[in-house]
Order: sequence, then C-alpha cells, then structure tokens
Amino acid sequence: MPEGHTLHRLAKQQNERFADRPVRVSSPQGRFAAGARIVDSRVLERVTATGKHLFASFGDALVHVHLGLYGGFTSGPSPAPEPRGALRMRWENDDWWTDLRGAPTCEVLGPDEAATIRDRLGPDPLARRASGEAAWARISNSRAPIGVLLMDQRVVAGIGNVYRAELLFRHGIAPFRPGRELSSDEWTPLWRDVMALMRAGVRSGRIITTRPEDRPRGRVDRDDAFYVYQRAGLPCRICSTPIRTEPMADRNLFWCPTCQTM
DNA sequence: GCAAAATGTCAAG
DNA sequence: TTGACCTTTTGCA
Repeated sequence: MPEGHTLHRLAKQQNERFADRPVRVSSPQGRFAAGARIVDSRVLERVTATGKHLFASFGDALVHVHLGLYGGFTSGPSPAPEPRGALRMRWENDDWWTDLRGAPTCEVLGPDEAATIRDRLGPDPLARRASGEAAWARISNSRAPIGVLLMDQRVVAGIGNVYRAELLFRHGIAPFRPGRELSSDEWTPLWRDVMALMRAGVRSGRIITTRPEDRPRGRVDRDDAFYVYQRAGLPCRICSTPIRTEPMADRNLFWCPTCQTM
C-alpha cells in the first residue's frame, strides 16, 4: 500500500517495462473507458512519480493516478490474465501487463493540469536534488503539531501515516509539538532520515524503520519492521512503555509517550 | 457471512 | 468539519 516510496518504485518498474513503445490501454470495468480511448496504442514516453502522484506521459496527454488508501497495481509477464473484478485500467504490450484497481483517481490530464497538481506539493524526499528547506520554512513558522505538518502534502510530498509515526519516534519528537518549536538541529537530521528511509523503501518495496540493533536478527517480518506503527498497547522496543494511539490529521497516530518528548 | 480497517484526498456545506 | 469514495483483507461470529 502506498506512501511515496511505492509510487517511485512503480514509476521505475513501469518505465522499464512500458516506456518508449506503444501500450494498449483499456478499462474493463468501464470507469476509465473514455480516458483509455484517448491514449490507447500511443507511445508511452515516461512515467514520473511526484509525492504520491503518478504521471504517465503520452505526448500531450498524461494519465494521472493516485492510489488513495487502497488502490494498487498488479503486474506480470504476458499473457495477461482474464480481467476479473473491478479492473479500472490495464496496460499491455507484447511482453508485460499491469492492472490498476481501487484508485480514487485515474484520469487523463493536459500538461498544465499536471503542473498545477505538482505545484501544490512540497518537496519530495525522493526527488533528485531534493531539499528540505521549503518544508522547514513552513514548519518553523507553523503552530500546527508536527504530526499534522508531516502528513500535509504541501509541506512534504510522499510521507504517509507509517513514515510520520516512525520518523517522529526515531527522532524522539512528540507528535503534538508545534512545528515552530522544533529546532533546525532537529529538522536537519529528520530530513536526512526521511530521504534515507524512503530510498530504502523504494529499493525493498516495503517500509522498515527499525534499526538492526532494535530487532531480531535475520529476515524482518512484519512484527519487527516498526517501532510504533500499529503497535498500540505493546511495549516500546526501547523503554517498554506501552505504545499509545489516538487520531491525528484523521489517521491513527502511534507514539511512545516516554521516548518522544515535548 | 458481514463489519471494520487499511500506508489518502477532496468537495460540499 | 464532515462525508464520500475507491477495493481488498482481516477478524470475528
């Protein structure tokens, strides 16, 4: 499921498999039928991820996909399986297929409309030459809690509920602290960390935030991947205090009340 | 077999 | 601020 690393990984894979040649685009479910007709059989130039948005350019028409909470792509080598369920969009060439389901957004845009969406976003830690300065400018001037600011795509593009909780834990910062009460000595390592964690996420295809010394050796199973996310009531890996949860910015926030300070 | 939850966002009021 | 929306998986009976 999708935070920024998922979309960048998808862009990379789709470029490898589909870019620079024609793609058959269809919408077996029908909801994207009109859009599919516009780009069907055209050459796919490039797939780009910005934050949690995916843009596939076919000349002056771009397919814009946002996976929301539960959208997802599946894919594999040809031949494609018989369409099943609510299959919003399918891409096929002679070698590969990929299917999109569940996405709230799958639409054809012009270049200006795509630019408008990108312009609304804060810096993407996975972008080339990413800089956290614009994000820091907003955070250091805001009295909103840092746990809200990190989820705001205008502040940083690509962070979701898992990275939010885990980053704040890794830096010992209570989610309730107003942005303006962070010091730049806290922000600088946090920004460096989000770039590194998300890059690792792109590489492995999953989010792992525990340091090797804080988890059992060997393969990382789901129970050992996080410090706080979805661990409400379980003992903190560092101090054994029960992990707390409560909604913040409409999502369930998780934190350790001992390790994360105001 | 059904309800609830899940790594998200936007429009309506 | 609230509700709508998209689909699959999980947990409980």
